[in-house]
Parts: sequence; structure tokens; C-alpha cells
Amino acid sequence: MATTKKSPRWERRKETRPSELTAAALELFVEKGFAATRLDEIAARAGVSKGTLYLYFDSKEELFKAVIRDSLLPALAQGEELVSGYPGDTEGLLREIVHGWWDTIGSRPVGGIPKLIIAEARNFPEIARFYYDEVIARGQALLCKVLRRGIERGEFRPFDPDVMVRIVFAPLLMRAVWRHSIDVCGVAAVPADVYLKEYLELVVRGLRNT
Amino acid sequence: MATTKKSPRWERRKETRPSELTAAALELFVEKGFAATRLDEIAARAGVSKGTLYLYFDSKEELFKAVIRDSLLPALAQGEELVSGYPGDTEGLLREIVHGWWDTIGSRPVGGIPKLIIAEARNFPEIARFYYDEVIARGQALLCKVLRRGIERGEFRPFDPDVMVRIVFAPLLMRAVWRHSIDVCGVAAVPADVYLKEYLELVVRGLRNT
Amino acid sequence: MATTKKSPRWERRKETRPSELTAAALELFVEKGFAATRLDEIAARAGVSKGTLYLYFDSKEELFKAVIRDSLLPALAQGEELVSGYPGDTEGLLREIVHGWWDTIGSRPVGGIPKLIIAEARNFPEIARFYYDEVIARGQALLCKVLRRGIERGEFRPFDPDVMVRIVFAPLLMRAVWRHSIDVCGVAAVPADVYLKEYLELVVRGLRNT
Amino acid sequence: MATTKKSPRWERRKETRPSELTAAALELFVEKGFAATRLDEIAARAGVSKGTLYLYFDSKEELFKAVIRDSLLPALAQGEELVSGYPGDTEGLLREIVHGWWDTIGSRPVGGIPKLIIAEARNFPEIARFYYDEVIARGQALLCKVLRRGIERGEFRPFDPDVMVRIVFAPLLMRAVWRHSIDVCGVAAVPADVYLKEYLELVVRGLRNT
DNA sequence: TATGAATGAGGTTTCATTCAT
DNA sequence: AATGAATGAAACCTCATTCAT
Repeated sequence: MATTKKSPRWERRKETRPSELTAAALELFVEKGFAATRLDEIAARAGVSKGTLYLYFDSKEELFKAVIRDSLLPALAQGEELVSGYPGDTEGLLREIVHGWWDTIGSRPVGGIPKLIIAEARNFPEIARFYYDEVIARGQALLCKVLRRGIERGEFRPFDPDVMVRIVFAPLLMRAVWRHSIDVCGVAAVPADVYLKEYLELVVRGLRNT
Repeated sequence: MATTKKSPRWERRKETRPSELTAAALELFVEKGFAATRLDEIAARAGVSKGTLYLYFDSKEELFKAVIRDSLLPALAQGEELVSGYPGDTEGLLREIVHGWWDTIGSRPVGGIPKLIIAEARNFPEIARFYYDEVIARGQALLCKVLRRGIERGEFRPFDPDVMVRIVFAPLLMRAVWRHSIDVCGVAAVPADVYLKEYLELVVRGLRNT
Repeated sequence: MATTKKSPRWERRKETRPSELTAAALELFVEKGFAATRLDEIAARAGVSKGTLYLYFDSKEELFKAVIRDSLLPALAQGEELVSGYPGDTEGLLREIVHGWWDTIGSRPVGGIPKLIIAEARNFPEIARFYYDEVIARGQALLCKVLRRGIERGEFRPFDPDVMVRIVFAPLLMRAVWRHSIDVCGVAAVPADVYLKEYLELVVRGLRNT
Repeated sequence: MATTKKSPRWERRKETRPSELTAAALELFVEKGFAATRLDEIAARAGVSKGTLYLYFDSKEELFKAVIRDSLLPALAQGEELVSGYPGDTEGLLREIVHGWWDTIGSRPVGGIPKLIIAEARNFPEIARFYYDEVIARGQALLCKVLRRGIERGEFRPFDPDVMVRIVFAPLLMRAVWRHSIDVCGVAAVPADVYLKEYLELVVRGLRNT
């Protein structure tokens, strides 16, 4: 009574599944927002059935949280490492960080998360708070350290680094946000390299001492 | 035999109603996003019944469009006027524009629209396009003119104004966007005047010739 | 202080209004059925406002009843008169009645009422009952009298006139019903005169003695 | 340790469900008409929840179409078969058809469809057209063939069979229509066998040659 | 008397969630 | 572990009815 074992109706992949699901969810949440994304679609894109989602996540909201959480871990540590042992001048460090952010985050699907957070922060204060503490605050602290380093070494003029960090990061962030919202609708975007070049030129001149 | 003047169950306000409704809708759309805002809530906040909304707008989407449309017209013309006949140096004009924008838009409910557009652009391409053409393009053209003026008068160094305009405006826009998203969740925001001062300092130094 | 009397906003026509309203309502009820007819439409077709309907009828249902009631009075008496004093043979009387019915009812808007009754009888049992008692029963009694006359005079073969009356009347009624339902959708209908001729031929041959 | 077999909250019946749903819908549509029938009721009568309807039909209108479609296919083929190979005289064939129609359609729930179509034709021209092409036209063609057979064999007198078919079928159809409309409201109906006997007598005498 | 803006109950439809298979 | 049929709470929207003007 041997059951012929041709293409089983499903496989168990307990380890790999969750990240496949959050990956699919990320794409859709970024595209359409939280509310407008149906679980059917996420399941379909991940190649599983709707019910399967509930094997890994208790609710749509928990899935959302997982999406946000999962997409941070790799991105942050990388940046913190870079800063801690940088030997050269601060302007160079800043350029490094900016390009690094663009290459690993801004230009990738994860780059859609800021848009998502902006859109849903008020509906999910808990997530917003979590995101603020774990990502924004850490990211700002990172960049702040760089700015302070510049001031201390006499490369940058004096200013309040806690305020300046938000200003300096804004054009970078905005570029990623727009890429996932208005740019989609046929608006011609400025190429990334051109944008980053002009951006860095403005910032370093704006921060430079004298 | 004074007639007892019981407060009537409703009043007729054919003229004023639409703007009352869009005002209420704007607040809620900004707060919760388009999809998460229920018509019940909008009606309640405007002090009318749900059905009344349909006397003035054919659908939730039409209401959304009206909200966007109504909040632009007054705001844009004002800025265009300011630029056209400005006598002083371009740095002063830039400062004027920035403070003007903050006072009439950024610090008011209308300032929530960018966040709203960012959140809903992909679900409402038509609106995104409309917003791009009528607001973003016009706004960028406005600021671009200012930048070009600075270059031509030798006040600003040479750069591509079409690219720079996006970079320069980003921190301002971002401030408004955050104010309506993450800031709400207990995050201590930098005071506007401090932010604007540091921002302008960065920008004018970054643009200045030599 | 003479008020200039140019085109007053409305006129009072208490006498003529109700029948104008039921006339408009009849057309629409026949066209679309009771539920699918909106009071707005009735008001619009009658050239009044929606509120005006409520000056004359307590509810949509009452209006419906009035429509049914009003369209009977003239039609029935006429037929009863015809029968009572007819001198000739019964076949001729039958032909007379059939053509009379077609000319005054079947071919006119009122001819849509049977379709309306058929459609709504189960939702308005009270009306159905009323219609049965006042129209169908009286109509059947009328025609029954004719059939019985034919039998008694030896012109018609013996049969149960109470049953036969329904059978004989059906093709006539059906023609009116279809005219207001399926015929509307581009189906080519048989001309009335051809239909009536064949119909009468079938019936008189079918009833005739030997 | 027998497993207590509590009745489950629901069962899966992918195969049988659609026809159960259309059966319930048919009953209610016939009873109350399309617009006046609430999906709640249909679901309740079928013993499912409202949402289940949408698993099988995209909309109320699609359900309506399915109801019509499903109740035709079996009924029509049967009649066409009967006619094609009938050996005896045409009068006998006619009697056979009439009784067959009554037994399989007229006296069953499906017999309510004509009433339904009559009521909704103007609101759903597409359905009306479909019903005309697939049912009425085919049915008329069927009966027409019979009439023509009678004429050709010299059993029936000469007449236009395309016109006569409508007339001959009307009393039969009307009986079914009334059964589902006015008869429900306490009106004493003539027993079917009596009605059919008198009807056939009228018709065969009316058609017969000499 | 006549209007039409305002109401709100109730309809169709959607979709996150559950659970029999 | 995986499925997807079934659920039912809301959401948007309609429209008969009311009532301030």
C-alpha cells in the first residue's frame, strides 16, 4: 500500500517560510498601504494559501509588525560598524554613509518602509513608537555622531547636531519615499547618482567650517 | 406666549456645507489615511449625517479629490505672487518663501496633505498625477525660479536648479510629513523656529557662491 | 409694496395634481417595477419636487395603491355597460369586448398594470386582494356573463364558464403583459390586429357549438 | 473513548452548494421579486452565511442570471426530444406537450421564472434578451413545429403558426404566472386538471380542420 | 402650498479570521 | 503543516421619509 510520492501537495519549510511571507507582505504593503493590501494577495504572491499566513502570524497587524522588524536587523548593524572605526576625514565618512544607505536600503524594496511608516504611524502608534526607537533614533544617533565628530575635529562649523541630523537626512529619505509613492505615476525622476552628487555637495558646503 | 425656540433638528447651509465637509475630511484623512477613515467619522466630525455627504460628493473618492483640490488653490497663488515682484537679494527671498510656506501650510492642517498623498499615491494614480501637475510641479517651478535667480545674479554657485530644488525643499516637506505621522506618537519634535533657522543656515551656506 | 408677480415659484393646483402624480407614477412603476422606481424620478417626471408627493400621499405604498385604484374606475364601467344591453349574437359581442378592451386598456399605459400587479402581488397582498376583488373578479364576471349567454342561446357548446373565462382571457392579457416586459428589449412583436384576428378565430371556433 | 461528535459549525460542500444556493434564490426571487429579495434571506434559506454567496457568485445580479440559466437547460431538452420522434397524431402530441410542461415546469418552483422575467425584464434587459433567445424563442419554435405538423398533415386548419403559437401558449403560461402572483393571496384557483382539460378542449377545437 | 436639504435605516459587498478537511 | 470554504462584522452607498425654509 505504498503511496506514490509524486509532488506532495505541500512541503514543510518551517524555517524559510516566515521570511518569504514577510518579503511578499513588504512589497504589497509598500505598494498599496496596510489597509488596501488583502491577505489573499500576500498569500498569492508568496505562493501559499491564506490560511497558511495564520500559521505564522496571529493577525494582519502582527504580520505588519514582523515586516517592519525583519527589515531592520541587517540594515542597522552595518552602518554602526562603518562609523565606529573610520579613519579618514568626516566629509569622506559622510559620503560613505550616504552611498551606503542608498545602496543597501534606499534603492531596494526595504526602502519602501519609510513611506509605509509615514502612512500608517497614526493607525499603529505602537509600531510607530517601535520604529522610532529601534530605527529612527538609532539612525539619528549614528549620523549625529558623525556630525559631532566633524565639529569636534574642526571640519564642520558649530551647530546643534541633534537638529541638523534631521535636516541633513531629509533629502535622502524623501527620495526613497517618493520613489515609492508619487514617482510611480509616470513622473520622471532624477537619476540617483545625479541626485546624490548635488545633495552631498549642498550638505558638505553647508556644514563645512568657513 | 413666546414661541419656545427649540433648537431645530438641522439647518440648511447649502453654501457653507461643502467646505465644512472637506475640512472635516481633511483632518481625518490626514490622521488615519484614506482607507481607514470611515464616512461615519467624517460626517460626525462635520456634525451632519452620513447621507449628507452624498448630497455634495458622489463617492468617498470624489470627496478625497475635493479635499485635495480645495486646499491647493489659495495656497499656491500666494507664493507665486511673492516671487514675481521681489526686490531684494535672493537669500532674503528664499527665507521669505520658507517662512511663508511654514506659516500658511506647514503649520496648518493643510500641511497634512503631503503625507496623505504619499500614503495614497499608488492607490489613486489619478489623484497623484493631478497633485503632481497642479501642486508639486508648480511648487518646484516656483522655487526653481528663485534658485535660478540666485545663480544668475551671482549670489549662488552654479548647479542644476531642477535637481537642487527637490533637495532644498525636502527638509521642509519632511518636517510637515513627520508632524502628521511619527511625531504624533509621543516623539519630542524640534521646535519649528529652531528647525527652520538651522535649515536655512545649511541651505544658504550650501548654495552660496564661494 | 406690490410684489412683482413674475413666474411664481409654484402654483397651487390641488385638484389636478394628484392625477398628474399617479400618471407619472404609473408609467414608472410599469417600466421599472415598484421597488426600482425612486420617488425622485416620479417627482421629476411629474415636474414637482419630492416633498410635494408627500402632500398628497402618505407613503410610496399609498401612492402605489392610488395608482392602481385610479386606473380602474373609468375602464370597468364602460365594459359593463356594453354587455348589459347588447342585441346581437354572442360571437359579435365577444369580438366587440375584445376590441374594446384592447383599444381602451391593452394598448394604453394602463395596460401596464397587469404586469405591475403580477410583479408585486406577493409583496403587497392587500393590493393584490383589492385588485382581484375590484378588477379581476368584476372583469371575469363580465366575460362570464357573455360566455353563459352564448351557452344559453345555444351558440356556444356546453363548458364551465367560470373556468373558461380565465382561459379565454389569458392570450389577451398576456399580450399586454409582454408588451410591457420582454417586448421592450428589441423583440419584434406581432402586430396587434393580426394577433387579435387569429386569437378571435381560435376562440370562437373553440367555443362554438358543433 | 468515543470521540464526541459535536455537529461542526459548517461543512464543506463545494459541489452541491451552487445548486442549493440557486434553488433558494429561485424560490425567493419568485416570491418577492429580484429587488425585494435580500441576500440575507437567500443565505438563510440555503442555510449558509451571506458571505458564502459571494464565494460562488460575483454579485446579486450574477446570482440572478445563474438562477435563470440553471433552471432552463434540463427543461428544454426534454421537450425537444419529445417532439422530434413522435409517431401519433398531432392532437395527441399537443396534449402530451401540454401535460409534460405542466408536470415538469408549471407545477414546480421553476414555473415561477416566467413571472420573475416578466417582472424584471425592463430592469435587466440583458437577462431578458438571454431568456428570450434561449427559452422563449426555443419554446416557441418547438410548439410552432407541432402546429405546422398539424397543418401539413391536414389535421389543423390553415393559420399563421408563428402568431398562433403565442396565443395557444398564453393560457398555459398565464396559469403559471398567476399561480406565483395573485393566487397566493387567498384567491381560490381552479384545479390544474380541470383547467388543462377545458384549455385543451378549447385549443384543439379551435385549431382543428373543419 | 411647495421645496429640497438633511436624515438614518437598511441594502450589497468586502475581507480578516476561523476551522473542517 | 497546509488548505480554502465558510463566516460575519463592518464598510460604502441608496433612497424613502422628514422638516426647516
